Amino acid sequence: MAEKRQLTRRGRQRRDKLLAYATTRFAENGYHPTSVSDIVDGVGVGKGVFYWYFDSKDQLLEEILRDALRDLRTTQAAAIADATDPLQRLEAGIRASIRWSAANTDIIRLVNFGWSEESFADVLRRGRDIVVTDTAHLIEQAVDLGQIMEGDPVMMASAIRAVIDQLGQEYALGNGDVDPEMVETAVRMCLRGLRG
Amino acid sequence: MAEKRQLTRRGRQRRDKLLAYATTRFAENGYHPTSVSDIVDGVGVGKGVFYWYFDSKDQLLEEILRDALRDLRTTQAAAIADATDPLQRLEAGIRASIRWSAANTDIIRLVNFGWSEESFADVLRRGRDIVVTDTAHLIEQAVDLGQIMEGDPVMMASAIRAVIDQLGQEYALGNGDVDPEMVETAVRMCLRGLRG
DNA sequence: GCCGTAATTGACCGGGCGGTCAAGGAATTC
DNA sequence: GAATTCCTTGACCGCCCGGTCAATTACGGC
Repeated sequence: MAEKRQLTRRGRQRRDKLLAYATTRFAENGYHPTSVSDIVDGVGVGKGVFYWYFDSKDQLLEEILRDALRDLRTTQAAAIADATDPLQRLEAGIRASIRWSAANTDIIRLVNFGWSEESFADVLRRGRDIVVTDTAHLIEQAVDLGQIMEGDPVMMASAIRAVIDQLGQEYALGNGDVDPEMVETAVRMCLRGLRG
Repeated sequence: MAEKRQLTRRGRQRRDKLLAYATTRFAENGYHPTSVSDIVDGVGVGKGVFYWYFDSKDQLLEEILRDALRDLRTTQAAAIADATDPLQRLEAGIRASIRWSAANTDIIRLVNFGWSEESFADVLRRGRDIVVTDTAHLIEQAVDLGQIMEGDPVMMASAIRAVIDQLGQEYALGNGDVDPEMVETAVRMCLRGLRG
């Protein structure tokens, strides 16, 4: 198993390079149409290298998805750290998520694909629930302070996720670029939706 | 080429059966993991039958997607035929689209997959633009009557599409079933968004 | 009942896929 | 400089996939 390998710095770099290249290829070309040979050729290494770092092609995609979740949550955490007021933290988190989506359209396309096969969909369901729970906790704090109306925090968080998701689709699948005004509209929709 | 074939009634039934079975299999199991052999075995016919009715596996999926668009538009057209008031027609169309989404979660999953490969994404982009244009025309009529605020009709139509799409995702990808109240919220969001 | 065409069969094919592995080269450690 | 561990190579494997086709059968019109 490639899991418990003790990697050197050089090893970690190779691994990251494979991860990064695979992400863009999968996003541009599709997961199945992109072969493991395509990936190792693109990075300029032998095929064995791939299986030194990863157990299988499937495991690679699962790892890409899990890494992306970690990256998103890290970004969110950093963005809300400055503020102390729950409502401000909520807005900062929303804006950070939108920025992250704009910068990671590759991932968004991979996520869309992932929902089409059960093994990946499992990973995505879990990830989605985690992100929603994060948001729901912020909402609860705001409710405790009377800043927003009472209601199911998970449902509210789901709605916020839906708005951000749709903006992400616009970034990833839209024809041209996205009107910045749209971001403001989305943020407003999220925050207004919480008040009533 | 299977395109110009003169089909008997029996032929059309077979074709429809293949189309229907492939749709559910693709949705459940994924497009690539489902082989042509899986499909013909499932329907209980020889492999040659498949290539009598379709040029290729890819063409089959493209046809499924195009048929789905046609079906959606037919449903919408039927739903708005009753009303004459543009705003009422708009609402009827939205509700019909939502109902259609709830009844066609298989298609929604296939659409998600389709965006991940360029050849299918082309078909989807075109379909999306058509649906948005349909809606934009309705909006224009409502604007002319002063029923809703001025603004880019295409942008407004895109927003409506986004709301409906997100509800569709909920139907197709959600864990449990969808709170009917969510439908009302979605409809309200669409119509309110048009007023200001 | 005959004939033309629609429909069906399933063995077969070439190729590309994910994945393996024996062998060998680089670092690192002592 | 020997030993150990990390890393790399690329030919190779078996499988199964999408797609073909010559032969055969069912159907409809007359």
